[in-house]
Amino acid sequence: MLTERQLEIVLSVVYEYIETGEPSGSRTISKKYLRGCSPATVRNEMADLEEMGYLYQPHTSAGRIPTPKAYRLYVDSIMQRKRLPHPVFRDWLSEMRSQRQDLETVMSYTSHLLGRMTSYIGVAAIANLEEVILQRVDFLRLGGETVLMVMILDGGIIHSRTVNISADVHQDLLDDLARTINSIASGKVWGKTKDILYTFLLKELEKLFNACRDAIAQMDMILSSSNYRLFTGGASHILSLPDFQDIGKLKAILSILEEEQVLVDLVERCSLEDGVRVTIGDENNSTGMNNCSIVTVSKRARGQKAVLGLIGPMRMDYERSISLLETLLKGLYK
Amino acid sequence: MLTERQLEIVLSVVYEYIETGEPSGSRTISKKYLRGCSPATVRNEMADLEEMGYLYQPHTSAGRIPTPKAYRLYVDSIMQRKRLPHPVFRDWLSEMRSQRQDLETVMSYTSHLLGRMTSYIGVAAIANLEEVILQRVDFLRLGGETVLMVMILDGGIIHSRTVNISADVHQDLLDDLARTINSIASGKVWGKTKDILYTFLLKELEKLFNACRDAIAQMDMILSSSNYRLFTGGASHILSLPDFQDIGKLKAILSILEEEQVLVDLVERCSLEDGVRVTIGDENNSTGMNNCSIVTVSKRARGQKAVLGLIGPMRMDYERSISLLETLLKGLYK
DNA sequence: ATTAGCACTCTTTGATGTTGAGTGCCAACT
DNA sequence: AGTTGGCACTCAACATCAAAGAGTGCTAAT
Repeated sequence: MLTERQLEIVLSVVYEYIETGEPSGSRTISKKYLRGCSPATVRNEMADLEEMGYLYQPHTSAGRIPTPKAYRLYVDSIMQRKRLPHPVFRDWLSEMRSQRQDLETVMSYTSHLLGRMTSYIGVAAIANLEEVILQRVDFLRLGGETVLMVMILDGGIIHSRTVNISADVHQDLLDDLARTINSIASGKVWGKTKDILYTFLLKELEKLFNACRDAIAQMDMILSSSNYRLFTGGASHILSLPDFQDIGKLKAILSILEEEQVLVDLVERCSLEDGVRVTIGDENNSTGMNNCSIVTVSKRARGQKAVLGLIGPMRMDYERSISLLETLLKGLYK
Repeated sequence: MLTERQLEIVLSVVYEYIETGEPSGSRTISKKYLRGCSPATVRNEMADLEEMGYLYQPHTSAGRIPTPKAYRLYVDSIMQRKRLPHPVFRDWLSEMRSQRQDLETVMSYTSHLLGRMTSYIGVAAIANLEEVILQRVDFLRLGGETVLMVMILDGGIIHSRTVNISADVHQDLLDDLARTINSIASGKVWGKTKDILYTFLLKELEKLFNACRDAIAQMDMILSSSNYRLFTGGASHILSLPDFQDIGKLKAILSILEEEQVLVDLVERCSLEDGVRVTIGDENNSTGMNNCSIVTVSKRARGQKAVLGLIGPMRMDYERSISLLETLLKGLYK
């Protein structure tokens, strides 16, 4: 559909725009990327490319900037190339990992690191998959009919929630319950164990079971849904980017960052399968993110899904971002 | 030091500036607040007040705006007045509290609510005091010499941390350790129990103790230091304020929000004793917050210190902010 | 001590002209 | 047919300038 030369021009415009942030004219493209063609030739091609929806002219006497369609072309071409791992952080990360910090610390740090290194917004998320393994559960009577339930999953994810149960149960009974559940389900895949657990509890602990039905249902709810732990970092850095000088856009993005659920949905949609995924502009149909791109890498392992991502302007440096994300994710699992 | 009339003028300028955000001239003040005086009189007084450091003129032909010194005067005068509780949210809060959500959810929600209601940045923090009560501790072998330690404090605060111990200990031994610690220290004030615990463990569990010395030292560190849980919410709303249209200021504030430790220090300094505290402009000597004020209310109870706060522009609506904070804090403890 | 009057200052706003980058198109060239 | 040089045209960006308006400081009168 596109001639070789047209492709080259589109990619050059994208590359130039990512570098400089300025629209580029036919003269520049001709001089820097296509020595064989005169500016006039490039001009003609550019007019065609604009018609085809790859380039866009902010105003009559300006150069061309890429449309999302052009970015898509560019990103796809990058993805075919072989990528080198990002050199800097291998040592650093393996050290961090060897210190065996707890998961939350690592995730939080990683998101900040991502933000700081790129000036985009770093995202680090982790979710348990269907095969989640329960390590341990504890119930703690807070008073009245309220119980604090703390679940520790394989890999160190901690979920806590208060639940209301239908009777004022003594702490000793709760300890009994926890001990039973732990002995049956600890270290096992929840999905395969829970039915056994249910029937066992029904038989053995009838008196307890009624009161604690809610508690167990809540456990199941948390363990069975893909429950995300999500961290973002580096939001303050995007203010340095020329792309986000407009307060309006800024506000849209920051308010999304504050609504954790929206962000989780966004990240989830972007990481349906393992590997790199780039979502450009309004490909993520989320209001307020029209001018943003999202790059994610994700990986399933050990019953968890880990996602690292970057949210940046459409003209973000995709190549560097992808390589950085891949390196960090690999580092996390070394 | 200030005459009655001078005081009135200063307060009027502050009030007017909080309302409108515009410098106010002698004419306005005379017409709206001091019908008895002509603009010329007000002008003369204003010149004096500027010399005394209460007012400031952005440029020759502009009205006056308040200096931090004037805000201080204003806030002090407010604090003497009796304050009405903020009417709206009493029902709402008691309902939330009656649902017995876990602490983190409540704090996070509160900070967002504060932000949303005021368009400033809401802060909610909680710390354990010296008399912190340990409810329960669990140790979980993650592999190698790494152990995840989960502490649940009175009131539902959860602290987790991975610790390295000096030997590869079996999970059964860790369970033993936890059971022993729980039976001795659970439900008791940590400061009073820990010595008993130490000597007991030294005697009874010699073989374990060496390996777990680090773990217990870590417990002590977390429980003995005033360890803050801190939430902020509503940062995106401040972009609507005319005061923060300047990207530079914005960046300073957002980067402080991202550095949790800086923020904790800031909040801690502001809440040394119970009750309302207002810190205006550079009274908090923190770079980047020169143009901001911080209002906090804090309260000690049940071995915890709870702090609610608002970070806003110097011309924030102190009266409304204080009343809102007081109402919410009271609501949390109802 | 207070006030009216007035000249003065300084920002804000809008109009106007100039510059320069970049285009679109046409005619000439290969 | 594809490519190229030339040229008129467009439009944002910038600077300059004038007018308007808000508010002051000072002085002289009350």
